[in-house]
Amino acid sequence: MNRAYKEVQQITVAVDCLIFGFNDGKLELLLVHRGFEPERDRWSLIGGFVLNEEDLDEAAHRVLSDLTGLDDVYMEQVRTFGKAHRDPYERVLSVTYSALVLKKDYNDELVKSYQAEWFPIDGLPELIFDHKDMVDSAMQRLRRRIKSGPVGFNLLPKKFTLPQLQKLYEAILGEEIDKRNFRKKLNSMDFLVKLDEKDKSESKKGAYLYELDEEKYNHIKNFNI
Amino acid sequence: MNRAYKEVQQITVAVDCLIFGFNDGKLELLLVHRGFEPERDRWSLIGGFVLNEEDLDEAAHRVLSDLTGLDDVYMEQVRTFGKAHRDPYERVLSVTYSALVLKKDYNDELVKSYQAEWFPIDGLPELIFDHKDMVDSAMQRLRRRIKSGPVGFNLLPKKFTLPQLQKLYEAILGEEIDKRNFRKKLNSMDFLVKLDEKDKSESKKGAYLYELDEEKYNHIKNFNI
DNA sequence: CCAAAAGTGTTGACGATACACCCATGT
DNA sequence: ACATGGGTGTATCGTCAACACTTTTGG
Repeated sequence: MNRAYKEVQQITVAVDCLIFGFNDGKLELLLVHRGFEPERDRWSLIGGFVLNEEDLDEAAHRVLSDLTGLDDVYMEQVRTFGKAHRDPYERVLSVTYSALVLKKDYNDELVKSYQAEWFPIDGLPELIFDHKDMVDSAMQRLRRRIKSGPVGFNLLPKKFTLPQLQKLYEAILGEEIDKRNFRKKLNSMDFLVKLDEKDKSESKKGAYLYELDEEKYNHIKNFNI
Repeated sequence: MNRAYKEVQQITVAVDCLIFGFNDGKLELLLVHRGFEPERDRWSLIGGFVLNEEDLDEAAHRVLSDLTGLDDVYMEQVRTFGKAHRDPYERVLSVTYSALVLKKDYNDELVKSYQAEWFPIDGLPELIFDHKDMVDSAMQRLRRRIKSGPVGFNLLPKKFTLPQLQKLYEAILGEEIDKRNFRKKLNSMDFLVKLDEKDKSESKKGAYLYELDEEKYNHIKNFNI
């Protein structure tokens, strides 16, 4: 390894954010509409370039905030796309980040004002470059993550109902889950606290609200749904 | 997103390769000794810079080949390290790749002639920059991968014995596995072909050699060890 | 009073683990 | 003949999946 740094080719580095939103039992993805060349009028992930003095993670948060107004989103790096000609205009390396949020926690108007828009995950428009591959790889990861680790909780509202939680899992996994088995498993892991409140927004009977026992939640050994 | 590409900061991009080697029941990692400044005389992962017209994956293979003489190694991307000051001399973004090889499949002399050296995974020297973090993250991934998917097979020699395979799993997982249960599970997945040959290099009795049934191997649904 | 969603237990099947002895061979 | 590693089966336990009815309440 010859560290003649200055003689080495430098590359433009971007971050692309995959913001999955959950709302009304459906999983959606946040995209931005390109009102400029190149690739005008097509849809793309939320992306931008990494600045000089910026950590990669910071760049992802800044880009997301700049393009959608969303702050304080918990994101994880997914993978890096680096084919030499993935962007036909100029070489750009892209590191992808993924997050899952509850749409209703965020201001829909704000998002709209940034020309960003939610699309159902199974009805995405055509995307630029290799962004579809990015979606696929992030979805794959999300499915794995949510099954085998406490994820999908960093993103829940403080209080939530079990039917809501179950629908979230169903939307991500793309399959139905048995109510009783689902509850049984959650109960056995013992990190949910049942509250005395009910949420009646989604049914007449109303569903009990739960919250996390943070302490227990952070020390789960065998999470598995 | 303003695509004024040329005005955007460009960044030096490196790949760092984590080559895990299995030999004699032990897991080792291949490192190179730095005979030059900066950080002379310290050890580092096998790394190099990504060239202009080179896919990221290609770069990883080239760097590995250039620094160790190893070719045709199956590598997978792990994650990208992008703190602004992870390399104190200049900003370098690093994408890590990981592989698992059988040491004896490769020419040890050749590797040595490149000033590369194998170290036991639990006796690594101090590494430069954030390379220790890279090792940790790659080990974590390796453990996950080997449990829940047919990995550790892309890297096996054509023919191998079950005791060898078991020791590989034990070395990676860091725990002992019951012989009978291990064999039972492999058998149930039905992708191993028992040969009529024995390998006597590791015992007097000799152990039967096996090979993969490629067809079945590529269509395993529930791999789980 | 009825529609719509919430809540609640049991059983059977399967997979995971624990466990001990004989076999083949080179020295 | 003995030391060394290779090979084999069974019993038990825990985990996962399948399955149906009662409760609450707004309209």
